[in-house]
Amino acid sequence: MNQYELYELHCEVCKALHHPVRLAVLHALGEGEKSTAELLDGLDVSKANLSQHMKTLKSRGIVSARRDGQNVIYSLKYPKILRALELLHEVLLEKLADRGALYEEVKNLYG
Amino acid sequence: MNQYELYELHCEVCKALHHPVRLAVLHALGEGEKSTAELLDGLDVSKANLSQHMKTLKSRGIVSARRDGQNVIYSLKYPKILRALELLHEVLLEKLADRGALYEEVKNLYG
DNA sequence: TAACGATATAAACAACTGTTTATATATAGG
DNA sequence: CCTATATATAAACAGTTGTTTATATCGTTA
Repeated sequence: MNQYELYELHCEVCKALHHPVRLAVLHALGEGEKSTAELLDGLDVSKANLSQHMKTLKSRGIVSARRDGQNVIYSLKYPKILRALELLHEVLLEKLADRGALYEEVKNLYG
Repeated sequence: MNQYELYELHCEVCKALHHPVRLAVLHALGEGEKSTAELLDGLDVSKANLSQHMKTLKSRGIVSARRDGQNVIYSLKYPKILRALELLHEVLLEKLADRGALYEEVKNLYG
């Protein structure tokens, strides 16, 4: 396997993070395993749509699913992914702070 | 700003990670700032294509660019993003290990 | 300032991803 | 076994993203 193929695999993991609904799901699952219904509770999406996103997460091997009676219960397979999300969130906060600082600077220049 | 909008912003950061070429670029910039030519060296992409990817990274505010004579030199704006990538890479390795384990298991069952 | 080398942009097309609607499957309980 | 509820899938369409080719801009050097 060459370096680029490794990045392609790496990218497969990253693609799990590529949609706000999936980020919200991963975050929710950080609190512990949840059923579809419980996940739907905190989200403004249709069942079909959530199901598609869960399929994406399952097929990437990021979450696992088990059936409990009528319900399917999802859980994070690699909690470490949450630490990565935290770091990316910190990056976002730094970015927003920078933008804020820039905004203040511009305001002072022209205000 | 509501929770979902925050995830949308968060996702903007994640989208930077959504392509193997961009992952390779971020990794390369982890070694220090590099010119377009230096980045091209380690990659099998056209100049135009790299330029487009750099535009994506710039517009997301993940890298910064400065001109030095004829060259444009890129650097990571938030090195923390590399720590996130490392974690995601570890997740990938765990995933591959799991798959390997599963493969071994199946092989033992049927072999 | 003309010519060259480095980088960027535009436009067209292809490929991928997400959303929706409708339908299917699975389980529990009567 | 039939129905209701939970979840999943399929197919069609829309929107987004990536790649390529060709052209443009920027900065250096003669």
